[in-house]
Amino acid sequence: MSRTAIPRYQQLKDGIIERISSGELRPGDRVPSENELVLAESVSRMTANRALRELTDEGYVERVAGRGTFVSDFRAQSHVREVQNIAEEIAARGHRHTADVIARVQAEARGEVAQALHVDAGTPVFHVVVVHRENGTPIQVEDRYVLADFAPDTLAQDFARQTPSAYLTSIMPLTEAEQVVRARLPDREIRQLLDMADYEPELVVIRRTWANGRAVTFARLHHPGNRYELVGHHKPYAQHDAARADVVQLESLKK
Amino acid sequence: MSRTAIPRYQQLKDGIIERISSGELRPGDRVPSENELVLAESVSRMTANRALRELTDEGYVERVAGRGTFVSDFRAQSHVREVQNIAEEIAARGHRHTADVIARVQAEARGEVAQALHVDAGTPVFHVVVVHRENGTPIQVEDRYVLADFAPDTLAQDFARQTPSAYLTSIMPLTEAEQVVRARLPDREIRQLLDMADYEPELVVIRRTWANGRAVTFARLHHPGNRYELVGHHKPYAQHDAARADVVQLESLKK
DNA sequence: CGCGCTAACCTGTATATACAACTACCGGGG
DNA sequence: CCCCGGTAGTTGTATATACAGGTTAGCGCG
Repeated sequence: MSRTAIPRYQQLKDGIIERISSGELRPGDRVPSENELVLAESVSRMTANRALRELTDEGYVERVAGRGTFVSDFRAQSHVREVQNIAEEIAARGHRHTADVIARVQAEARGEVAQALHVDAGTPVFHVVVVHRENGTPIQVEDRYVLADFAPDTLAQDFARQTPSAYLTSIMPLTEAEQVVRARLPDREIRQLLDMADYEPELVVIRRTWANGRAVTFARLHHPGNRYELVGHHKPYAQHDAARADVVQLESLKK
Repeated sequence: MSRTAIPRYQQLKDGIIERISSGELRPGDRVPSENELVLAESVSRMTANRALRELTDEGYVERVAGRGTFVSDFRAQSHVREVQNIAEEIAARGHRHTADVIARVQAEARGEVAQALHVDAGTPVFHVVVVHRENGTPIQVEDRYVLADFAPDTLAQDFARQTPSAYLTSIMPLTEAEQVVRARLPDREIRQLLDMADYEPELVVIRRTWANGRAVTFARLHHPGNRYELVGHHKPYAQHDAARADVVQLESLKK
C-alpha cells in the first residue's frame, strides 16, 4: 500500500492543531512564528507561511502583521468540522463524553434515506442510533445510516468507545458534507432519550457526507433546544475588496 | 482611509470568479492552467497556483493533477455568504421578497447587545426590526442593532426596499461573521409577526459581523421552524488525508 | 491492428530570496 | 519627563526555480 507522503505543510498544521487541542496552547497564546518554524522544523519560510495561513483560514489561529500568530479565542475546532465529532467537541470543553448504543442493525434503505444516499430502495445499509452525553447529560441523539458496502465492518464496532463519525473518518476520506438545520418539536422517542421538557424544541442537523463524489452516510443529529446551540463563523468576504461592496449595492439597486 | 493595494493573487481570483458568475465559464469548463495564467497575466507560477488553490478551497473550481482545473458544477455562490441576505435568497428561489419595517429607532446598547458589540452600556446604536416575506408569507424577523457611529445614515434608509444587510455591505467591507443557531419557543411578539402556530418552535440565528476587526452589528434572525431550514455545506477535511490516495487509486483502477 | 512507450502538459509541493508594511521596544534628545 | 526615531522581529506578498507524479495523445514497433 504505497500511500502518498503527507506534505510537510500539512504535518506542520497537524502538529499545531495537536498542540491546541491537547491544551498545550490555549486561546490567546502565541504560536511559533514563521521564522521559528523555519529553524525548528527545517522548512522554508514559504512552507511555514502556508501552514499558518491555512490554519488562519480554518479559524484555528489569528495573525497580526508585526506582532505574531495567536490561537483563536473562539471555538477553534468547531467551525471546520462543526458537529462532525461531538466527542471531540465535548472533550474540548473539558467535559466527559459518554455514549450509549441504542441500536446497531443492518437494514434496507427506504424513502428519505434512499433518496438522500442516491440509492434504490432496498439497498443494504447499517443503521446506528447512539445517545451522546456530556458529563452524563444527554446532548445528542445520533441517528445514522451508512452504506453497507462502504463500511462493511460497521456492526463490529463499539460505538460507545469510538463515535460513528470517528470510525467512518478512520476508514475513508470524507470529502464533502451538506447539512440542513431545522427547529421542530421532537417525537416522543427523541424527547425521552434526550430527557427533554414538554414543548421543548429540538435542533436537528441533517447531514449527508460524501466520499469521492458518492454519498455514503446520512445522519440526523437531534439536540435539545434548551441545552445546545450551534456555533460557526467565517469570513464572508475576501480580505481585500473595497470594490465588491459597490457591486453588491448595484445589484440590489437593479431590482 | 488609505486602502491597501489588492494583491495580485486576489485579482486573479476575482477575474476568474467574474468569468464564472457572468456565465462565460460554465460548470465543467476548463479554467486557464497555471502556466497559461503565467503567460497571460505576467505572474509567477506560485501566484497563479495560490489563486487557483484558494478557488478550490472556496468551492469554485476543482483541480485534477495531470488534467487541469475545471469549474465546479454545484452552486459557487451560496456557501460563501450563507444566510447573509435573505432577499437574494428568496429571489434565487424565484419568489417575491417584500419587507415591513416594524421599528427603526436610535437607542442605547444594553446587556447582551452591548456585550456582543464590545461597547459600554449606553453607547448609541440604531435598532431596526424588519419582517421579511416570501410571496407574502412571513419568513424572517430581523432584529438588528448597528453601531451608530459606524453607519450614521441608517435611520434615513428605506429598509422595505433594501435590506439592512445589503445596506451595511454597501457602506463598509464586512470581514468576519460569527453565528449561533438556536431552536426555542418564540415569545409572543415573534410568534405573531411570523404568524406561527402554538408551540411551533423558531430557529434563531444570532449573528455578529465585524468590519476591520471591530464588531459593528448584531442581529437576531427569527424564522418559523415549520417553514424554514438552514442549508450549508463544505469540505470537512483537508485534501491530503493519509488514506485518500488509496481510494483514489481504487477509483481509477475501476475505470 | 493493437500494444506499449514517450513526450507534452498539468497539478502538487518545496526552497531560497526579496521587498513592503506593521508593531513593539529601547535609547537619545528635547 | 516625554516624544521621536531607529531597530529588530513579524506577517504579507511576489518571484524564480526545481522535482515528483498524474494524464493524455500520439507515434512507432511488433
